[in-house]
Amino acid sequence: MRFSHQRQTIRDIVYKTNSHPTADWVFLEAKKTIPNISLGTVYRNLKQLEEFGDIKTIYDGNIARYDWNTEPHNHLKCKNCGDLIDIVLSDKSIHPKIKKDFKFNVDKVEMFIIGTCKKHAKT
Amino acid sequence: MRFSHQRQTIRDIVYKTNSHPTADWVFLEAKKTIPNISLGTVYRNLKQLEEFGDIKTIYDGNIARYDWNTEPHNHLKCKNCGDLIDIVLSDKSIHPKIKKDFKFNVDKVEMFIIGTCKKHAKT
DNA sequence: ATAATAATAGGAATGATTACTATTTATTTT
DNA sequence: AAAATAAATAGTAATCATTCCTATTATTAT
Repeated sequence: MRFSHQRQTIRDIVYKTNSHPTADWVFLEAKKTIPNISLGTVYRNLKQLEEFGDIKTIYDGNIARYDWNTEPHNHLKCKNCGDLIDIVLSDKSIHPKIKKDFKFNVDKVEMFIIGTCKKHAKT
Repeated sequence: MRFSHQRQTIRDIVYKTNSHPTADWVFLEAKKTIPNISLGTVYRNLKQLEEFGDIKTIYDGNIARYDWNTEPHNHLKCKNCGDLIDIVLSDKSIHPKIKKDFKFNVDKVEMFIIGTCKKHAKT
């Protein structure tokens, strides 16, 4: 994989935010630096960065979001504002049970905890 | 919501399988009974059935799947065959911790446990 | 500096889903 | 039972996210 300004810019954008941005948001940000960058380039590079292990893809409903944090972690999702909040739940105690009950080898757990964040709590 | 053969057929199809079908699969099945049913009708009714609380939507990557099982449960997903296996993990012990640490009220937990099912285990 | 080729811009194509509209059908009223 | 009503449908167009295609451009090795 050889250097390109576009890829560098895209990587920097993802690494500078905690907002788990969509491809389209990254595209709009990248345009500020590279006005004629194309959306295809953004998608291609996000995919390459993921394959390279540099970023992670999160499927939020039926839209892809990207995350610089490649460490195992999960997300709290507010049903009001849609914000994703990082949370680390490193409980692996269910893995042996799943292996025993289902003969299923666990690689990773993708979890969305849906609810209401503090900005939108009624009480 | 008044009766329609189409909705009844669509509901029956979802209720007769454990395969967490996609809208397209439901459409193909429904055609066997109602040859000129339209895909729009399938989508509209799946959405209505969900709003009515009769079925549940599961977002598997960026494709929607439908499930007759509306009880809280989660899924093991085999990275080889893509099959979804139902699993009930009713551990609510993290809820108070999330509330305390993040002031976040948990409604539900959507979890995909990714790995290898017994059909595809190497060992 | 040149050659080789990976990466790009721009646009077309795809796949899932939703929206639109004239017509059909289930229910209500007479 | 026939007419009135409004919800639901079929068929198709539109939308949205994403991927694919291709001529051109930019990076890197020689």
